[in-house]
Amino acid sequence: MDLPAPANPTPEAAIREAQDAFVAAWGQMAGAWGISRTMAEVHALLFVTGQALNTDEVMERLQISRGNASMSLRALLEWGIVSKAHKRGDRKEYFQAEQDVWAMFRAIVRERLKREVEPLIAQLHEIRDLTGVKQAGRKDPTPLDLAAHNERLDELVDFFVTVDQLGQRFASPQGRGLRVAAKMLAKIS
Amino acid sequence: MDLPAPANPTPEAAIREAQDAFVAAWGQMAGAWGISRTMAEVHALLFVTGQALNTDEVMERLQISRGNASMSLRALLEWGIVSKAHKRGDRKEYFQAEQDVWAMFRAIVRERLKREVEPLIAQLHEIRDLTGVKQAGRKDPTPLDLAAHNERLDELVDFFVTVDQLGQRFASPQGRGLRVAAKMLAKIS
DNA sequence: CAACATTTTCAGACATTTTTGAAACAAATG
DNA sequence: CATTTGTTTCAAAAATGTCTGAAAATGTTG
Repeated sequence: MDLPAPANPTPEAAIREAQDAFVAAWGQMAGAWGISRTMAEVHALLFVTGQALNTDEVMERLQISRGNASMSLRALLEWGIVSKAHKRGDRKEYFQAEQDVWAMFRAIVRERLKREVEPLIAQLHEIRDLTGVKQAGRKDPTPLDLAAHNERLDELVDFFVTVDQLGQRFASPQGRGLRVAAKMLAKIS
Repeated sequence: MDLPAPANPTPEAAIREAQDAFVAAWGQMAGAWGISRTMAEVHALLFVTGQALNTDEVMERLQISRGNASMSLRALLEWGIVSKAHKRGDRKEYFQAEQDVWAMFRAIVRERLKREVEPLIAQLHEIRDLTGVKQAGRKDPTPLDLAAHNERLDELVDFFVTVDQLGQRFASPQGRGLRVAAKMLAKIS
């Protein structure tokens, strides 16, 4: 009979094992960040294989339904971290993940700002306006409670506006230099 | 009969309305970031009122059960963005939210790094080791697939290590200056 | 345009997470 | 130390989120 599981596995087997482990780890992390596990796993698979895969290959490898695979892939396209590819002589659509890690996270930051931070800023502005707009000179003195409430909200808005501006800078196509900047900031002093 | 809802509401009513709106908005955002809605709402309430509230006041105002309030408050304590307070002559425990927005987000960053990013880095290192450790000189040439796989993982690890370092710098107590730095970075050029 | 191949959609099944409520526990009081 | 007051725990219920599978829509080929 064949000897199973050699102590020194073939490189192919080792890669496969590492890929599976990565898919699992990436999927686990998803929950903590408000992303569905499968979507993260599909992304992990495309990223870690570095290849363009079609829907059936994804279904097969991750053991998920066609519907799930289709939805996840389309969502990843919308996030801009996976793109379509075509192989000549094959009618299927193929999908490949952005391979540049920094570009990938720039895309994620861009989307999250657009989907979550900016709508939040808009809401905060509305809420802020419920208790009077900012004014320089006023005649009747603002009650203390109201002043404190407004100050809290103003600070919060200010914070998110700053985050949004910083994020946009980082996420912009010119943001490339920020990779270097980030590494320097992370290291110095 | 009394006339309801005057066109120009009292400041108190306006504040209350704004507080409720803020609690709702903050709670909504929670889902997208992997935090439970109630926990975010409790935090929102403590933050936006600026007061120290006890469990019963939180239950009453948010219409949630005692168990839920207790668990949410304890979780917020663990995140370090809410602290206990005591009022003399009252046996109840009171809770108050960190009021400095930047300090609050530093605490959040610190916790997320510790809970999610650092364990992920550790896992990635393990996965990376499945396909051989980094070595300067080797005799047998690495297969192309293997080399590509290893490079992908190395880049990913590198990214998260950088994020971790940057985050720690931002989150540290000395990180105060970063508020200014962030605002400058967000504005310039 | 008929026949086939592929992708998308979506209602229900399923799974996970969150919340409740009551009992157990702990701490302070008289 | 019995009682009152306050907090935590946890099993079960409710709510929410995810996945499946098959039908509908879309796209392709001869």
